[in-house]
Amino acid sequence: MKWDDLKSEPCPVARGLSVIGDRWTMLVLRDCFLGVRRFEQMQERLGITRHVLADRLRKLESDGVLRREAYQERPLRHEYRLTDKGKALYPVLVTLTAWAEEHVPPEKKSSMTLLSRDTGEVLEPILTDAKTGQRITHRNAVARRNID
Amino acid sequence: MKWDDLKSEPCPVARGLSVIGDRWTMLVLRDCFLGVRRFEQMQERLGITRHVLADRLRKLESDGVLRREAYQERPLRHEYRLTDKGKALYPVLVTLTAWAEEHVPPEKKSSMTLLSRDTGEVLEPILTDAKTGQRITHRNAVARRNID
DNA sequence: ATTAGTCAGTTCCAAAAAAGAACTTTCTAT
DNA sequence: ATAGAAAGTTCTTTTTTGGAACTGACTAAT
Repeated sequence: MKWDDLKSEPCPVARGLSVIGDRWTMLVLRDCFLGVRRFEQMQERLGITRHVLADRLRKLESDGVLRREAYQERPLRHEYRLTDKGKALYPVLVTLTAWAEEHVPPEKKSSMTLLSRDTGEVLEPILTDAKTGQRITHRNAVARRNID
Repeated sequence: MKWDDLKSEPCPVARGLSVIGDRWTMLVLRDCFLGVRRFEQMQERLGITRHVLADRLRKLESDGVLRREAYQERPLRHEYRLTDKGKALYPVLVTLTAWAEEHVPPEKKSSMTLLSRDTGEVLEPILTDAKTGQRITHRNAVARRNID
C-alpha cells in the first residue's frame, strides 16, 4: 500500500495518517505550534535533512495543513503557518504528549506541562463527550462504521 | 537522527513518536483496539508486508505497548494484546479519528462514529481539563518545559 | 567592490527501509 | 499422502533517507 492510497480508506485513522502518519511530519507540526515558521529554523531544530523537510512542507501545504506565505520580497521568502485544519490537530498533539509524559519517560528527568493561558494552572487533558461531559475511554466507547 | 534517538529527547511529542510515529504502527494499534489479535488477520486486513508487520509487532512488544501471549501450544501460537500502556493510547486514536472525520473526507461517503457503550448515543470527543472541565484548545493552553 | 552571510531550497550519491513474492516450520484435518 | 493454517523468515527489487555540497537571490560589513 502506498501513502496516497490511505486517503481513500473508509477508516478515519487511515485517512488521518495519510496526512500526519510520518516520522517527521508531527515534529514539524509541533514546531509550528511552538511558533517556528521558517525553513532554516525547523531544519536546525529538528536535525531533519533539508531534502526531507522541503518534501514534508510541500506535502503539508498540499494537504491544507500549512500555508506558505511570503514574509518579504527581494529576495522572496516564505514562511509556513498552520491553517485552521492544521490548528485542529492540536488535540492530537496534546493527547500524544500526555501519553508520552506518562508512559515514555525520558532518560534525563525533564518534562513538559500544559498550562492554562488564562490562569497559569497546570492542565490535565482528558477526553470527554461534548454533550454529556462524560469521560471517554476504550471501555465505555465503541466505534461504529456508518454505511451510507 | 535515528528512531531510538527520539526516545531521549526532552520533548514528549518526540518521545511519543519514537514509539508510534511510524506509517504502520498506528494502523496496527487501530486493529488491536478493534479486537484483532493475530498476525495473519492483521496482515490481511492491513495489506502490510509480513516482514514489516513482524518488525512492528516486535517493536511494539519491546516498547511495552503490546504483549505476546500464547493462545495454544502444539503448534505454539501467539497473539498480540494491548497492555495498559497500549490501551492508554486510546485518546490519541480518538482525537486523530475526530480530526480526520472533520478534515480529511473520504472519497466515497463513509465514516465512523463513536458511540457510548452504555447509552448508544453518538459521542463527540473533545479535550478538557480534568480539574476545571474547561475545553483545551491551542488558544487557551500553552506548553511549559520543566527544568529539573 | 569584494567578501561573507542568510535563507530556502536543489542536486548527487551512499545507506537504510519497505514492497512483493516465495519459502519454512510445526502442526491439524481429510 | 495431501492440503491447509499460522507465524514467521528469506530473497530481490524499489523507495526513502541521510549527508554533504551547491545554487540563486539577495543584504550587510570591510
